[in-house]
Amino acid sequence: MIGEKVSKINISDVAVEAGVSVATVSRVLNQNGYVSEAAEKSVRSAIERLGYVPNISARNFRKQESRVILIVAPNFTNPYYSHILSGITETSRTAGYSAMIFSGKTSNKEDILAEMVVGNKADGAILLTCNLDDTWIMKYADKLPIVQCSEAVENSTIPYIAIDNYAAMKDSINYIQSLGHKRIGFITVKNLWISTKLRKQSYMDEMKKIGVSTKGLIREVNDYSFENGRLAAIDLIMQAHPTAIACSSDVLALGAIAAAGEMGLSVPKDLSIIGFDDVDYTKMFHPYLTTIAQPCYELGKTSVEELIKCIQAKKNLSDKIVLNHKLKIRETTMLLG
Amino acid sequence: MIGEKVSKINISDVAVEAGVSVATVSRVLNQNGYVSEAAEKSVRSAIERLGYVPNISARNFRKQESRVILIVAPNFTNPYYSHILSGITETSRTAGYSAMIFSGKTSNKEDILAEMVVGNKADGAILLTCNLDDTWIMKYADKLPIVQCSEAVENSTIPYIAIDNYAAMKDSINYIQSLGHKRIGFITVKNLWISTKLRKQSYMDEMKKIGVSTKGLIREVNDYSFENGRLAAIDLIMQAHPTAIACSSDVLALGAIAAAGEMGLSVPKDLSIIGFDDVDYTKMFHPYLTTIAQPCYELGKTSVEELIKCIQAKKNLSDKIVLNHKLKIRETTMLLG
DNA sequence: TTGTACGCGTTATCAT
DNA sequence: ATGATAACGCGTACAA
Repeated sequence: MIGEKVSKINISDVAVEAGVSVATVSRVLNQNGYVSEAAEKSVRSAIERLGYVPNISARNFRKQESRVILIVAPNFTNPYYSHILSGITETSRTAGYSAMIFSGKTSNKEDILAEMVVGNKADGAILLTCNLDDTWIMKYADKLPIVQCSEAVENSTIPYIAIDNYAAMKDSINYIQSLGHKRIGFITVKNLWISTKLRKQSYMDEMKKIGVSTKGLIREVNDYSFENGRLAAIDLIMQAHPTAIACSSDVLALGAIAAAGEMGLSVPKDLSIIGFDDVDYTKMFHPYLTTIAQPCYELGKTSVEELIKCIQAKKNLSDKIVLNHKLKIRETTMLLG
Repeated sequence: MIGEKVSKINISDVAVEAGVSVATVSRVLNQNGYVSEAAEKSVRSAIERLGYVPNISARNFRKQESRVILIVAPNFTNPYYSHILSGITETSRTAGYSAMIFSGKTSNKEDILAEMVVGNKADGAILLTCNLDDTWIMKYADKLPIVQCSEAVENSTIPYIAIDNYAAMKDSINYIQSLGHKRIGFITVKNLWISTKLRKQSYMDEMKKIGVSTKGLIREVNDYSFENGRLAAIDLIMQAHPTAIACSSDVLALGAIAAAGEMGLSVPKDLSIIGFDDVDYTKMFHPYLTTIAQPCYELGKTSVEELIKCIQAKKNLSDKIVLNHKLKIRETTMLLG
């Protein structure tokens, strides 16, 4: 039987063994308050001899904290999220926190937050997705430290860690334009994320600058899937004959590459394609994808650091932290002509 | 300030409001013991009015449990693990457990388990990797419910959820052989996992059955990376001129496909390739990969179910659960000739 | 069927 | 510098 009465030793056992009071043991444990060198030595030795380990459950209960960070994302199978998750888990562990993850439909997000707040189950939360109009999140901003990673609610005062999506897409489009392309198609997703909105706006602004109408050059699909990228590209190529296609995600770009192949177009000779994110599979087959790299691991790491700051300050700092993106020129783009 | 004295209501507030004792409220909450219909109604109404939510921290402390499941894996960026993780998190949430994840080097695994056991931080653990000789795990088997998912320690009594790796690779090799191939190369990884061992053994046994020596046909690389698959395939093709290559992972197979392309070989016309796992990117570009599919989500789901059984039984059940694999015939394999 | 009272292990507030 | 002791919120013997 697991969990049989193992007569676990507690702080008072240690106190007796060390010949001091529980208060002194606690002070040694928490390194606060005054305690003589002799007493400390005696306590440490008693702890060692007895193999005492503090009961975290009791401590958390007493201190009204959990040392747990909640992570909410739609899923973790998407490599973009899973890399952020790596940054989060490793950083939080180093800082003495455990990472608790929740994935699932947006509809559940509010329930989960509520559960955390009232149940004292997490000391803070990192939100990996939210729609521009998820203003309900603000309701929790003064109840629980929250950090938004990658996405944010419009006009929110909640801290936000992300790249500059507008500037990143500008770099993408400018690069393509520098290659001589003018008829540049754009494949993006129909959702309410701020990143999506900024990327599209950036594309449109840069096209306007070179005086090319985007009419008929934009395709908005329902989700970030390979198949949707493929179908959108087929349609786009047939209708608009672009010489280049910029995508707001790598997976969409991979779909576009497949589409081009099926239609007898060679990438990049007949069609240049550029992605966004730089997830693992951009270099898993030729042509390697030209794309904009996001610092996923750092995004996760920074989010945790910011969240812990908020937890310690007992308030949301409403910092906006922007990390650097990077254009990765590889094999799917080339000079026009 | 977050966490300001919000004067959270507790069980005794409810008791007062309902005009009963805390014991009665507790009995209603936990649905045990006798309680009159009138009292129950009164309590529920009071709970509703006050918006009372039990303090999980206090409850866990009192009951010496955590309602947390620990998940240990080398990483979660690998899609194979991330899909298992999905199954785990969704299932555990449904069952009222939170999933806490730890990734990192094998060297830390023992520390983490120890921490969980003594600190009462998790009610059970799911181990996603372990080496054949990680017998130290057995030390914890009678201290904490543990389930091994995908991999297992040799001769262990700890429950184990996985596919039949031997039979799965047998299906892979037999299928390739049925296509007329005899010089079948094999790319695998140098590690101490039971899955690796079984897959290799299966390959060798099936080759022996058709009387073909495997000498020079096997390559063992250091890790499951695309680049290692690519390099191994280049070497294998140059040295041994196989007509088909079986890989013990999809990523290795993708590397092999890239290698073939670089060497002017067309897949599957000049070389058939088969993978293992069926992760997301097997269908992200042509030729789509023929492979053996593992039921990742189910693997995670079943692991949680088994673990909860163990937790409730307060002992490790030492069940061995085998889930079904499936051969997925796609575009990287064809009749020899 | 219900209520009283104690204990879970810790931290923190007071005296001393 | 140290010790006694009161919380923290809940579950549950035990008594009624």
